[in-house]
Amino acid sequence: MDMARCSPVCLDLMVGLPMVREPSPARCTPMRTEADIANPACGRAASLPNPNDDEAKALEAKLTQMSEENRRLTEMIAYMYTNQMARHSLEGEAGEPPASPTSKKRSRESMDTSNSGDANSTKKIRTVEAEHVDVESPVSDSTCRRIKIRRVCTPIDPSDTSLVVKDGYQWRKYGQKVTRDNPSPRAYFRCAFAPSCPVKKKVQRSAEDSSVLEATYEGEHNHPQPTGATELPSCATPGGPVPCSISINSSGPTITLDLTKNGGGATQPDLTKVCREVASPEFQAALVEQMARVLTGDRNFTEALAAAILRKLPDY
DNA sequence: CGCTTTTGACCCATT
DNA sequence: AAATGGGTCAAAAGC
Repeated sequence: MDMARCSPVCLDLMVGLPMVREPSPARCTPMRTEADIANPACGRAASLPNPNDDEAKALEAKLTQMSEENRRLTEMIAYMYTNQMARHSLEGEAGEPPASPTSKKRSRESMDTSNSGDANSTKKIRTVEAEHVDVESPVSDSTCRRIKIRRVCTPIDPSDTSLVVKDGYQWRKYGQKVTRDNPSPRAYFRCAFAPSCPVKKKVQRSAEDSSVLEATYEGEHNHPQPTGATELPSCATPGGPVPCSISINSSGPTITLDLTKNGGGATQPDLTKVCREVASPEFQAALVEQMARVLTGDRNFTEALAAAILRKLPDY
């Protein structure tokens, strides 16, 4: 869980979790918990009898406060765990095999495929879907780098075996692999401008629907699209040809209108037309729908929402 | 002849 | 420590 590396919350979550701590008499030894390390005064108070009653009371109050906070966090974890189990059982009903011990990579992928359900539902209204996700990727223990990961689902002819997604850029294939959870092979592409451009993409047919190609883009191009590109924009809204994308990052949801693409034409974009389309009810409805889809698909958001609701509930 | 694709081997992270 | 699986490399083949 990358969040654990980037957020101080992980320290709090370790405080006195049941089942984690062994009820060992060795707890009296100088071995310290994370909470002790975060708050050295606690350790001192435990090892040295303090004649100052006020300080002892303050420490006791602090302990009570931390216990209370710990109880809330434990409840939150229990709630999240219950949600997770409910979600897994739902996936099981949908034909997924029961959850097996998987690697972190695989669990990340299964999170991705949870979004592909949305992709399938949106395919019914004949759209090409794009999702932007900024992933915090730990470079070292102390720093986090943001890598933009974007998933694009493209409806294709089921008889078409080529793993080619036309997105206007030039790609060089450098590998192909059959993965365990999908009978169709996964193709690996690098931007043709590599190594100066670090973007990579993986293309694979959807496991559920072979008429959908799932392309996962990692990183962002540091160069413009090659001129003369006549392919479709990577994301077209259901209501019209306005090329847009929605991304969510720390600064909030961002809607990007790519005015370098004008629906495949080679002339200058017609700004008036674009503005009219953006103001149209169809576009705005599609926008709201896409934002809702992105938000509900974002686990961090739903978990934060659940935690906020939980805090508002009276103790039970 | 040079560029792209294919594909088996290899590396590495995870369990 | 071994098994497993995803990602990448690089030689060979194709165009």
